[in-house]
Amino acid sequence: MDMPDWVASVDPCDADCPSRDLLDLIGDRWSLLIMLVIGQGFHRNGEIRRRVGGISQKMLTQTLRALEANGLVARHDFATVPPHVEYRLTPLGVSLGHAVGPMFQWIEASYPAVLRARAAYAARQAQAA
Amino acid sequence: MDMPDWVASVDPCDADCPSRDLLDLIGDRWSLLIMLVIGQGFHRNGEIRRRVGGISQKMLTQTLRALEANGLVARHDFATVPPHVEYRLTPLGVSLGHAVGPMFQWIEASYPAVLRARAAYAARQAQAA
DNA sequence: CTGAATCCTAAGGGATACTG
DNA sequence: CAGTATCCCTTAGGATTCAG
Repeated sequence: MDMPDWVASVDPCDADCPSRDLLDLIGDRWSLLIMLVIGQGFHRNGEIRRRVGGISQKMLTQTLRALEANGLVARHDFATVPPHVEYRLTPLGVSLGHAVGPMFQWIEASYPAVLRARAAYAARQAQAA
Repeated sequence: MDMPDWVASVDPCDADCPSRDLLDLIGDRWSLLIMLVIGQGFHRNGEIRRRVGGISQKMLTQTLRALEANGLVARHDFATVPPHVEYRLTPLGVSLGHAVGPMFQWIEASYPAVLRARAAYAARQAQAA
């Protein structure tokens, strides 16, 4: 079926495979969206929260901490009052941004096909019933 | 920070954005791993379950159904007894495989850097305490 | 062999209120 | 403004059992 070469190098048998580890990090509901928004130029807590519709303050802080702990985002606390904190992508974070580009392009390009597949599947289910 | 172009086209404000929808689908713990294993040439329920370490039968079936419903995997039931069912990637699924290739390459290439960042973060935390 | 059904717990994650 | 802490409910998801 003409699969890409990279499939050979990943071993999902191994629960400690880097794929599992990092997929758990960036494959959650918020991480990539937050990195995206930071990459779009929104660097402050409130800005990010308003840009990422529906996220709670709790999840925002929690996810930012995880991204920071993994070296994808850098936190700059200006130690002023009132508080001023800025988040920036690290070079590592930017490199991830580039790596997931094709995936986002696929999403945009393939969304209609997915919707069609869903409709077809639903129709098949209805017919079977 | 030299972000890729695609960041401009995604709007996380919108909870109905295709990114949210499809990230929920492929951004879970199992979907990509299962597609990967199928792409590696393991097509049957039992094969896949053994290759994807730690997955339960329930999650395997559930995830395969979701992938099928979204047109990424095709299910072929040979209607024999004992049952023989094969899962294959659809062309759409293969195209997704190519789209996530760079991400997997990034994971492999950047894992050491992430581990270093984690250690540095932990050290900083310890010092602060 | 494939996989549906049930049960049950552990984690995800929202709402709210409070602090520096 | 940024962030913590608490409460509480919902979901994810594993273990197990049953069926075709």
